[in-house]
Amino acid sequence: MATAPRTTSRAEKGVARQEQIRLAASRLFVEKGFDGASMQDIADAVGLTKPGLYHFVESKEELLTEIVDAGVERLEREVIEPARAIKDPEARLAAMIRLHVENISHVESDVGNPVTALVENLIGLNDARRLEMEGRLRQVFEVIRGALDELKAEGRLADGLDTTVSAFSIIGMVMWTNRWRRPGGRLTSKAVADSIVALALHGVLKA
Amino acid sequence: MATAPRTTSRAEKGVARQEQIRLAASRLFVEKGFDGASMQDIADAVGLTKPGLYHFVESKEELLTEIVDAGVERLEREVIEPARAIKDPEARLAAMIRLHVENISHVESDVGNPVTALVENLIGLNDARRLEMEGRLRQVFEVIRGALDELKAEGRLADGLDTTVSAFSIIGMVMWTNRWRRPGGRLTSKAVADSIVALALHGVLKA
DNA sequence: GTCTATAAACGGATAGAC
DNA sequence: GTCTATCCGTTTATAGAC
Repeated sequence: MATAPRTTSRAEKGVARQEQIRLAASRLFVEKGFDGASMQDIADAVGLTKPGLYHFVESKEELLTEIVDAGVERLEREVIEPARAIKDPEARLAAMIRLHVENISHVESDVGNPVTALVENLIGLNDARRLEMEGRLRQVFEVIRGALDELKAEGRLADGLDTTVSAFSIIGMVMWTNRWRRPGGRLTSKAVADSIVALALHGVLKA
Repeated sequence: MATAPRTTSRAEKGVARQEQIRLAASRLFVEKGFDGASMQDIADAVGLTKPGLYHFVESKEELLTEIVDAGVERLEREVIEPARAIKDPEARLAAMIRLHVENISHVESDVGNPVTALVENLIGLNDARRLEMEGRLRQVFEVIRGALDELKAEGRLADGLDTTVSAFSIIGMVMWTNRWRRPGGRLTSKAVADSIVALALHGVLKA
């Protein structure tokens, strides 16, 4: 219905500004905590006054909700759904790890991927929203443990492993990359993904 | 120099109260974030008024510092030093994982081990103190990567692994237990430690 | 869209009585 | 050792001008 804009429309400028605000806010929320970062901090970071900022965001909590929701949506679209589509459990597990590491690494900043950090730590959301996000995030665990259970049923799982513990451990390896990997270092996201896939698959598969 | 008290001394009662305050505060800091938890919240949790609480703690930041410092000290004493004393790199790595998981599990609450959660996320500390804690925490990484490097030099490391990535991955598996394991569930801390040791050692050692 | 000014509530912290 | 009362800075958020 909408006609294609010839140049940067008001709506597009608004959307770009929204993105700029969300990025700055997510970094500050990670650096200082949700309550430690003020709307004034965010306004300063994007060159607005506080009332100017309120022209673009409804409230602080709504701003956080939008950031987290977009992060979980991306995770579902770019990681969970593509991995789920793979039939072989070993290949599905490998893809899940690789896509997840690469999704985390796709924003390169001095605080890792700030959206991932917020998704991992849902302080600031109200109870209903936090529960909803936790439910959606649980899909990651279910895909991984599902793959491990299939491998076990086929007799391909190494001895002495609990599939629940192993699934959480794999998630831990992947999520922890956001704590230590920084852009410009020796290790590219691909190198990290390669090494984690090697460790995890060698660890869970029968020799 | 002090004479042994015959019964609960004022000083001992004060110490017990200090412990009660630190436990309540650490839980609240984890649940709501450092800035999200107010001194009023903490006072309510221990049955004091706000000025009553200030009789026992110097400031909010000092309270957090004491909690984190005690947590890192315990980690050094119960995990890092005992593991370091083991000569064989494979046994050292196994001990490091087992002791670390058990150290995390030694407080069983609805937020995992709150001290570990704070140590993992140093928001609220000033820059100097955060840097000091990060330096002390780095010992965990160094012990683990050191063991992996020794294994590699002896030709016992599996192919395709980077020792830095593997060391961080092992830390991630261990730290993540604090996010998912809860008391009263199917898995004891020993069962979790067993499964992680099995996965990690099978993963990093040449078949 | 962006500002100045300000409301209304809450935060950490302290004074001083008992 | 614990209280009532209070200080003062900061916070989220809004009113209303341009």
